[in-house]
Amino acid sequence: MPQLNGGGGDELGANDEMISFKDEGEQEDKISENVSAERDLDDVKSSLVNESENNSSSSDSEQTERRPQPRPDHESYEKAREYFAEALRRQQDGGFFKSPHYPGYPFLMIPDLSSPYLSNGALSPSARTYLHMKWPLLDVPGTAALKDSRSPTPGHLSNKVPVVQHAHMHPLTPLITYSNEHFSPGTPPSHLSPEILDPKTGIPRTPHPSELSPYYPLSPGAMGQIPHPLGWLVPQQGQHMYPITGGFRHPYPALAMNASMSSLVSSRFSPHIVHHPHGLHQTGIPHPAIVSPAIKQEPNGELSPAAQAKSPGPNKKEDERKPHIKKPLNAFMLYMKEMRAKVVAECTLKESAAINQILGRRWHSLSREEQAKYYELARKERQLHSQLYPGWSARDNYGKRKKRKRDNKTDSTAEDFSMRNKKPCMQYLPQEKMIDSPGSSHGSMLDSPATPSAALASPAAPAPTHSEQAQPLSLTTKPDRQHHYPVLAKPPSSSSSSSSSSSSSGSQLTPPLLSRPLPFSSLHASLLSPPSPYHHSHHALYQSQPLSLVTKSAD
DNA sequence: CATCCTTTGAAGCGT
DNA sequence: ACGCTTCAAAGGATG
Repeated sequence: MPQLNGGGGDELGANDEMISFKDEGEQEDKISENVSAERDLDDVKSSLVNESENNSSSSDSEQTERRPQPRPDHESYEKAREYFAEALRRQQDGGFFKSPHYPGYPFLMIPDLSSPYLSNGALSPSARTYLHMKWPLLDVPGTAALKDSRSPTPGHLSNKVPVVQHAHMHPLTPLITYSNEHFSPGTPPSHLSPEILDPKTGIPRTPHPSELSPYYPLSPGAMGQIPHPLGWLVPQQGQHMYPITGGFRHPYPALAMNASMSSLVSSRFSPHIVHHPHGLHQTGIPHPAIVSPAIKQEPNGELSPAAQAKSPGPNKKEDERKPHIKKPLNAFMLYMKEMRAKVVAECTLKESAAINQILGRRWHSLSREEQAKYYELARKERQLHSQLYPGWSARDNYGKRKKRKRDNKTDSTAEDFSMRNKKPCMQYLPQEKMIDSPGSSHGSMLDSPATPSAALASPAAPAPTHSEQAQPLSLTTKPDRQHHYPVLAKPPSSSSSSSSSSSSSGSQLTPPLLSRPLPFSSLHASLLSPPSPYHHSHHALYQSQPLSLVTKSAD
């Protein structure tokens, strides 16, 4: 498997890990992300965050941390900001990070639930997953925050990061709220109401914390009642759900738990959805994956008859009756959820397609460790999903969507492209690339590292200078999308992939070109490409068509 | 209103 | 085993 260089270690300790992370952070913050984008916003952000961060953050870090908040207009943001600031303050004070400064980004730690190691449920510091938030205001992964890691656990478990967290503070807490979409301070969305209706009876019931899945936003009430933050974490033998937010003390609990807050948490999962599928997991945790029609309708129209559950009426098909259970999110999807807000915040772009391109690039630029976090989370999610819905299979959703993308490949002609794609933004890209660090070739090689520890092995490699940078980016959309992943998934051996990658690769991406013109105007380089691109096999594709703006080329 | 677009990854399905 | 297809999220754009 992927060798993570670091190898090893479980035992490694925190020290190592920390360091490494720290390094990353530093690098990143210096380099990558901020590069230009921030500047614009700098002012803004500085004002925003300024207060909070004063403590230790070094100048460098400041940049990253203070990301300009693009959208000051929202009140919620402001409030959030405040909280955030405070949170930062606390973190620092609390010594959230051992190292004096975490430069650019504070990592959020999430309890690593799944890790086999912790059977007792105690969250060990080491077992946490970090989400790094460069920009506080974004959508924070909710899960992260929460955990209160009071339990002193030995660090033997995973090497992730030994961060010392103080019980009193929840680093993320404040952060969490930020998702504007879902949440607004002061007035929690109705769906967040504390009580969940029992599908059958219709009677509101308050879920026990233990019942909640990370995906579910905790209701304020529930939160308050949570006895121990970690208590619910360990549902069953080792199977943990994602951490929700355990001991939140935030004044606005609702915020804390907001779905969006957690990257991990999928917004789609909402409490009301809860209905117990026949197969409700022993844990009794309703999984967010179930989509309730009321809340969210799938474009396809498949709704979940969850409602039906309540009021069983004559439904067309039995099948439909069943709630539509969505596929568990994969690592990238989790990442997207988490990062999307950030990206959106930084640039004016709103089109998801464009954002996704950016995110795709950023994904590749993530260090292995970082990706590993997501792989791990994804794995857990799948695991949880399978537990919750034992009989479910992806096949169930097959064909439900009406939309079918026709194969793109061929159909689009040059003409199309010309019309649609092309968005400027590219210029920025190249710069970003300059920095990167992945020593290893592809980050994704670790498909899902069996153990977290593995993933973490070594922080990114430092050296940015690679040929990669040199190359111009070119990727628009890949000619053919589908199958790229194999490489990742199966990490050949350690670096075999490098073959492809190294030279070419991936790095060169061109700016994202969408088939349709997106307004990239505001896109910042930083967004696009992060530090170091990992090259994956598919990327190779990109190379093939360097300049093409085209989106799908046909084969 | 429905679908497209776009990304990566997982899983299904077909050969 | 291999390759292709579908779906997952998201939201503006398009038909």
